[in-house]
Amino acid sequence: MRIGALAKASGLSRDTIRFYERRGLISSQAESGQNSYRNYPEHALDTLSWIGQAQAAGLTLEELTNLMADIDRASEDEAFDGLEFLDRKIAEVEVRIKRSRLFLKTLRQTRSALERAPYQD
Amino acid sequence: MRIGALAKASGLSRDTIRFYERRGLISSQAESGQNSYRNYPEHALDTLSWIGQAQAAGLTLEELTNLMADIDRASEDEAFDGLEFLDRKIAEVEVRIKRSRLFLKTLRQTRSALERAPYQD
DNA sequence: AAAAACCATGGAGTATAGTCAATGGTTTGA
DNA sequence: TCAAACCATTGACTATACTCCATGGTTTTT
Repeated sequence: MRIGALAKASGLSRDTIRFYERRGLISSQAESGQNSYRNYPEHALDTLSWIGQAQAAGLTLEELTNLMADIDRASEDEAFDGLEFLDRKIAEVEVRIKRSRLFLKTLRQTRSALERAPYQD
Repeated sequence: MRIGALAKASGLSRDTIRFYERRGLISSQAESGQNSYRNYPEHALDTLSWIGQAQAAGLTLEELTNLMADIDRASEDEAFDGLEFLDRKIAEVEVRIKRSRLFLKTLRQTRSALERAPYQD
């Protein structure tokens, strides 16, 4: 899959994809032939979607890079302890979701207040 | 309440609070006397906490400014329709929470996979 | 085979949200 | 009273995450 197709499928721009690749978040192999076109495997789409979820959850790209490295290392390496970092991130995301829900609640209350009494005098 | 106390109570820096004030997100009245110290009402703390929730939910400060303006206008102004914007934000936050939860789920699955099989050979 | 569409790299530019430093005035407490 | 602690403003600086542009090569389409 070339970058244009991946961009279209993911809804991201080519520049963003290249940017992610420079940051090590996704990878491509060079196309066979003498061009220098990137070629992405199908699962790159899942990775991009996962990155999107991570960003919605408030992780920075750097944190995500570390997380991915930890996960990779843990599955190759024996006895690698990436659990601490993972636990910390889990806790942070939980907090963020809680806060978001509080905010959402306020938003909904505001909405019904506005809706119910737009002409109170 | 002076800025130092508010900073301490909110966990934000003075600079951040002044920055928010410049952006119109909170306001203070000048202290009586001839100094130029800011004086914040008690509810400034709630406002700051709300801003934090909004940020956790992914809103930018500009969106937050608009939202606040809409809410104010709607309660003063008769017949002001800020509902559209509000509805859009509600929908966006809902999506973001959903994505965050998906991410969290993956994180938890990863965690138990790492935990369960660190020495699989 | 020529045009249109696509791809690459490198580097500059943008937006958001702070953060810091310099300089100087005001309060407070020992 | 006088040093420490606090406050103000201005403006520069930083980090993150893109985004755009220039230039030039490759593929695809007509």
